[in-house]
Amino acid sequence: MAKRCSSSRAGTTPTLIDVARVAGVSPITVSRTLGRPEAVAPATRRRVLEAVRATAYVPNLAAGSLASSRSRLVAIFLPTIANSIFADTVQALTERLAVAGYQTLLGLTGYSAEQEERLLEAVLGRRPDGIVLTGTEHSQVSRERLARVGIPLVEAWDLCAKPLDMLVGFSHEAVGAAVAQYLLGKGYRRVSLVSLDDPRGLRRCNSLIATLAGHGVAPLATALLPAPATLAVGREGLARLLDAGAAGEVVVCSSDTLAQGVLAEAASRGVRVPDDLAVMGFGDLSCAAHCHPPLSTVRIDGPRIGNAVAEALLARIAEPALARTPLRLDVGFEVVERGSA
Amino acid sequence: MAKRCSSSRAGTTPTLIDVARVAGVSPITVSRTLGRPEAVAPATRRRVLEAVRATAYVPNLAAGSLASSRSRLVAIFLPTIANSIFADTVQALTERLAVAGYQTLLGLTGYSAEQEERLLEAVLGRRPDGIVLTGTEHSQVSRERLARVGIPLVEAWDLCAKPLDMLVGFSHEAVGAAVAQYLLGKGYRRVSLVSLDDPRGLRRCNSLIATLAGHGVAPLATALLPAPATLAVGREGLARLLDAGAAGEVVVCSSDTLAQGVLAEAASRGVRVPDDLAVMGFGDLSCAAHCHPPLSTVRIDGPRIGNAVAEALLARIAEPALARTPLRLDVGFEVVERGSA
DNA sequence: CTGTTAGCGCATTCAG
DNA sequence: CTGAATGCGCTAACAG
Repeated sequence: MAKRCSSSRAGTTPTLIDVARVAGVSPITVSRTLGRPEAVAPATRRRVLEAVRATAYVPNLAAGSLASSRSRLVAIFLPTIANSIFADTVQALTERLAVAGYQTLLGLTGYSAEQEERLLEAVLGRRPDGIVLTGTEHSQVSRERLARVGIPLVEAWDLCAKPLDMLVGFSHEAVGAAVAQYLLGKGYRRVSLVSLDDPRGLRRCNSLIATLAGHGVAPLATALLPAPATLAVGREGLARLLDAGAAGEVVVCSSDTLAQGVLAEAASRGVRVPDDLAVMGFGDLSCAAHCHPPLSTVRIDGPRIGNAVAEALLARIAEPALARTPLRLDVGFEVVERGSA
Repeated sequence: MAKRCSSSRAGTTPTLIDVARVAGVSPITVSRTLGRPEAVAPATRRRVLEAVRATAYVPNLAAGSLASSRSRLVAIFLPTIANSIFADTVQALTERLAVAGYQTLLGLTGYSAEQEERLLEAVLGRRPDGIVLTGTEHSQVSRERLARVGIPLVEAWDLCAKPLDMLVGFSHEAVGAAVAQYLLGKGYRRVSLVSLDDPRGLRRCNSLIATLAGHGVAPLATALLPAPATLAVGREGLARLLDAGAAGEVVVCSSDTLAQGVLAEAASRGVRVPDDLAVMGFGDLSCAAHCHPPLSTVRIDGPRIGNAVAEALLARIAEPALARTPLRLDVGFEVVERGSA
């Protein structure tokens, strides 16, 4: 145990007590000055703040957490940050949380529920005030743990019938169906797919296939590739389809990054887009819009998801009673036509 | 203050005391079983672990931090996670740290030293066991704070003469110079630049220009654009150069993402790469290698940086005496020729 | 190998 | 508006 040392000796990080001594007040007054300044007389406040500066005091949040049972920590679990469609969401989310005084614990799960389970156990030790998960697929152990601890929780980037708590996302089935309708409406009948083998990508894929099937159309082929999404993977995907003579009229990609790879492969083979082959992406606008040729895509508003998640979490943290009116927000998506599909 | 409730009542998260009671041992034995199992008799250990399972006990790390002055937290500051050249580094770093039992506090600074300063103040409240900063430019306040607290620190992705503590990166001046030499060696004399206005990008840029100048070559033009790097920004950069008739024979980009944008803009204008215009990137291999045409680039080994940072931090945390032999690791870079420049 | 004692630094009561 | 007392849940040091 660190030796007690409130005597302002050099080499020790100062505590509330040191500041109180310098300011000539009691420790609790320092605490209040920092936490609820309006509850302290202006004159006192000045003296305390001066002492804080003089001692270079930085509150120990571990002690604060322990005493108050509030950690001011939010855990965010993501599959990956590489080439990430989640980047905008995380950016918006962390920014909003930072403004509200919350810090962000990052967990990278690599699309693996077991990994998520391990990370969750570790993270729960911090008693985060909120948790954000990507998607709705979690191990049974994780689900039980989360239910038991009752920490405000948002599952993001997906929709499902029985969320663990709050939910902010969109239906991947609806995306698949919308893409199918879109393609059918354009008169395409010879369709192929390039998809990552991640859970949500697969669901978009399957929904697309099912919807096409409802119209008597079967995809020519599907190239399924391991996450994460990279240009190389997209190229490989189209290469497989072309080599099998199964690319058809339009290739649907499970992410814009894959689509970029597909464009590169097409260009390198002299396949013209969209004349010889149309391409569709999925993701954020800025990527698809600025490819050449610009990609048609399904546009997801990442920052909006991030902000919605932050607001939901902050509201529930401030007012736990809101648990009785569970949030289930469908942020939707938008099929954006851009001449390449 | 939360009411004391060690009587294993439902609705309360169990504590060490609850587990101890169930296992019929003292609290400290539970603590030891979890922290240093080898220091506990096998039979005792079994009983304790069984009690841990039975109670679904999860140690409160805030309490642990407070008692032991070790938070098992590492703070990582990044400019951004969007389109990020840092993704591989962060991935490798967090994975290695997670294995060692450390969790990751994420801070997004947006290339701003003031933002970094604010985040640093907040993060220091957690008393992290280690801090990773991107780059070597920090506010004076931040430098002083960091020096005072003495937390093991790594500045990554850059090199400088007087690091705050440990340093893992490469010289951006060397990159600029190497690119200049490379271009001169290929016989290029009419060079233009597309760069982000971030500190390290600018230094690569300036070094490139200075080195060219040493050979009597002045760049035709430089398109300087605001961070973060996106396809759109790269397109805009080349558009400006072409509109000014100043693209020359080769365009050097401060990141692969920008380079991709440049390729897109070139393609959309019918400018052939590399015949009409050569393009160079900067970043990780997988992006540049799989563009079409494949880009020549300066390759940085992101995962290697991440691993080196993790090892440095863990070594110093385990053995603070190592502070006397400060680490300064130049991971270098590699100019990769791929026919497009 | 196990237990006892004594805080870590702070915030939550409740008084004044 | 300010202060005193108390304990959050855990671990470091010793002792046995």
